[in-house]
Amino acid sequence: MDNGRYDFNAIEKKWQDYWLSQKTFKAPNGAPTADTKSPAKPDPKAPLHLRPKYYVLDMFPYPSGQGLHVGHPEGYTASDIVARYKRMTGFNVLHPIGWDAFGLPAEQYAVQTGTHPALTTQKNIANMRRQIQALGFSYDWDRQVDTTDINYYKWTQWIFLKFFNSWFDDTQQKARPIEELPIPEDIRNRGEKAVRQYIDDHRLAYEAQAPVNWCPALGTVLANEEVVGGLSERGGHPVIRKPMRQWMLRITKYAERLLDGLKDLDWTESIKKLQADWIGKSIGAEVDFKVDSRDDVIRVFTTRPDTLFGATYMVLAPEHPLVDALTTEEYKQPIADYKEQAARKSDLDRTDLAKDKTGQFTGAYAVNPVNEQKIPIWISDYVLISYGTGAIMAVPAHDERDFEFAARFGLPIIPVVRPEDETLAAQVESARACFIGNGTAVNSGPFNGLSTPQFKEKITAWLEDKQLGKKAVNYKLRDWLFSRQRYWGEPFPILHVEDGQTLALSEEDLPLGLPEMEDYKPTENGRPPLARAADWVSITLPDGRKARRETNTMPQWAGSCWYYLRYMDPDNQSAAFDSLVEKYWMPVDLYIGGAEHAVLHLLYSRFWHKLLYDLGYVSTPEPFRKLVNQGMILGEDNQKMSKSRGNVINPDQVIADYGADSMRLYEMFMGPLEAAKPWSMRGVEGVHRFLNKSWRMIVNPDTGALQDAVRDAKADEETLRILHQTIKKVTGDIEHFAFNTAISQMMIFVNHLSRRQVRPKEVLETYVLLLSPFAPHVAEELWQRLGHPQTLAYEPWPAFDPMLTKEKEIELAVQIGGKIKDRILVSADADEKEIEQKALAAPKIQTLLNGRTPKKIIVIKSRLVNIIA
RNA sequence: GCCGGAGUGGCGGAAUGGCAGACGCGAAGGAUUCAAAAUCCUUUCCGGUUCACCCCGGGUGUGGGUUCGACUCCCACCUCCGGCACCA
Repeated sequence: MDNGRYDFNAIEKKWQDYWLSQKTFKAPNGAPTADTKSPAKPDPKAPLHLRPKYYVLDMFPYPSGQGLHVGHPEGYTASDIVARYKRMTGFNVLHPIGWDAFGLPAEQYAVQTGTHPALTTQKNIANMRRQIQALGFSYDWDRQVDTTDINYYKWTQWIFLKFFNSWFDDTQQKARPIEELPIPEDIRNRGEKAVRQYIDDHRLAYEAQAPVNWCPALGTVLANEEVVGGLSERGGHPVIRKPMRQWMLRITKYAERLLDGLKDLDWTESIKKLQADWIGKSIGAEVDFKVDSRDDVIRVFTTRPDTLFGATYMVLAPEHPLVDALTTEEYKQPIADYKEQAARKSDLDRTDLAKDKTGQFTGAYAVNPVNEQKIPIWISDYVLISYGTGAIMAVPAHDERDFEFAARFGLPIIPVVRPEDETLAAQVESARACFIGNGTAVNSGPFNGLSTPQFKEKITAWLEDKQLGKKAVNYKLRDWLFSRQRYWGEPFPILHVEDGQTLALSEEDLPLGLPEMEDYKPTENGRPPLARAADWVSITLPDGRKARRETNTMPQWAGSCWYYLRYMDPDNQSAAFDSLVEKYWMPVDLYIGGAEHAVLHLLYSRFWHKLLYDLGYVSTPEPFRKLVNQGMILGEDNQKMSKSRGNVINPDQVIADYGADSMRLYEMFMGPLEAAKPWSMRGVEGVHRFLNKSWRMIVNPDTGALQDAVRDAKADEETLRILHQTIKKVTGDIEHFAFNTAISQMMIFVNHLSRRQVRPKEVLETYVLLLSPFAPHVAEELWQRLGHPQTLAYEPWPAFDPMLTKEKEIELAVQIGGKIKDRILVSADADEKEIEQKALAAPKIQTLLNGRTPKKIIVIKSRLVNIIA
């Protein structure tokens, strides 16, 4: 910085060093008092720990070898602007960052090279931290968390133990410690083993032998959420169904609360809907169908009990437990063949809608409870064992899938709902069309004539009365498959004792660290890599029994489910976080991240949070009050950035060429935060020119001293007005995340003041404060050159005077019949009468009206006048 | 197929019932310069008349509607992007 030009590289280095060494953004923990939880008025002069809190959270990144891409700084800049703004308005701001550092790439690299994943991970973290620090975000670096740090995952394991040692009380709708689980008398009478089994069956973390999504290419199982169209979300490899012993988390118990909790969240409706659809609540009835000439009963779930009279056959999932018992001798072989075929099918095959429906008759019949009709029982893979009861009543006239199936196998179609539309009604009547909407009941005995909703209510009551069925609710949400066959993840604090008992480590035994390994591949017989660590796996208990450690590890989601809690108290050795500290900081006031986590991470986090809430560890029922999703940044060719397209923008290069402030400012100026938008290097140059102009407005580029125009002078009226308009606009736009228009307004301000030969120092200082959340480095430097030795990070945010934002005289458009014909100048406080008279007196209006009297005159103050002739 | 979101100059976008195109990019012309870069000034939705000032008409994916007035609200359709996909 030898001369006065805008030397962004030197300025940015200087202030980044200053912020780090001064710990400018260190946020002290406060106490949860009335003042800090619901402040009457934040005080920008109060000591930080006595101020009201504001928690701004970024979705922490996976430290990949590729480093940062331009998408990261978008969300991070937006949250940083809010964090800096909130600090200046008097809040104690918690703004942390960390590393979601377990994950497959480091492990795959380890398999290939033998390098320990921890080494790769730490190297990548160091690089990404350098990149993130080069952008000047106001993180409190003393609060960094790293999910692979044993001091962190100790507590991830601790939370897992909470799941393991809890059950869900359906009547109270909350989790409770497993010790409080009531054991039924008959179970207790059957002995200790039965009791143990009963307890294990109620834990919120449990083991199950279940068909899972196995991905041979990745060598691991995947959660339902990680399988997209039968392919793995990561890499797009085929996924097959395979029965395996796996750890599950009982998220389904929380379905209702996860759905209900969405109501009060300040999230976009589209994200809430995505989660609600994923939870997939449907209300209907369970109905029992007796099997003809047998004692068995098949229970089905239906959302349309009003169509019971139209049920002409039943379908069971091939895996349904009654299938073998029901099947008549004659059909044993074809049923066995069909089951075999269905079991072999991959998810991709099973969900392929294009294919024809398949199925097989069992030879057995059921009795329709409403009319005693005998209907055939089939099996088909279009009925899923994992939803509802694994069996359906088929109503081909009013369900498209049943209609298709009936058509293919020549099963009868009986219409029982008559649609409003006559043409459609005729088609439904003659079984040529399927109608799934609401209508009027027909062919339904005593219920004929009822509307669909009325019928539903009546028949449900009728079924309950006759004890043939009852109202029921089902969810699409499935339990969360929580184990992976990998090395680089949190080990489960679980022991399998030789006598078959599953034992959890006690809290005092945590953390359970990962063993050192030489070979990170799965074993030859397909067991997880940890099975190779013989010394680690085998253990003798104090009572002499031998046991084996669980060799699966937790999925990557585990660490990210609760990291926002650890930030509050990252160095706590005796607890995951202190309870008072939690009460001070929670909930997260603003959470910014990509929409790709709409279902997975956000649903899992909410689930964990609710468990911790039930057990009394956290004080809020929901973790994230407001959620904002940044849009994707596309390449200059308007395509998704990818190496193969060669359109990837490297943030390091942009920072080197234009500076971090320009990078930040450009990413905010591109367009609305939530929108997808293409990169433009010309655009970066544009905002860079603006920063340069801001610099030259204040600093003489030849001497480095302040410009001669910078004086201790009173601002003229116009300058004052534009300044106050700018304060108003920038403040409001930050509150509404409209950063692009805030920047436009600052450009208007600079365009105005740069032309002035007198630039009052006070006005410039206010401007620098407004600019500072967006371009903090140059703002700090200008602030210093304007004579302030301290950082501006805690300066009070400028206030505007509404009176000063108003123009004295306004130009109004005068329309005739909605078309602009002339303009008039009126004073800002002119009343309607006055405006009307002025408008009518305007010369062109006079000519056009030509003496006619207007029918109506509409005056919109400060906007326009519309004359209806 | 179903559910979201979006369609505005050459480009990114602004305006959520009241003067369409703020701000930026690009382009054109001019000033400065020996020259260039940088900077500054002017013009820049389309068409017509014509740029000396003007003036006239059209215009926000398409077609209809509501309204004194529609980019904005309603109906139908088209296109693009994202999500879900046999959940009974």
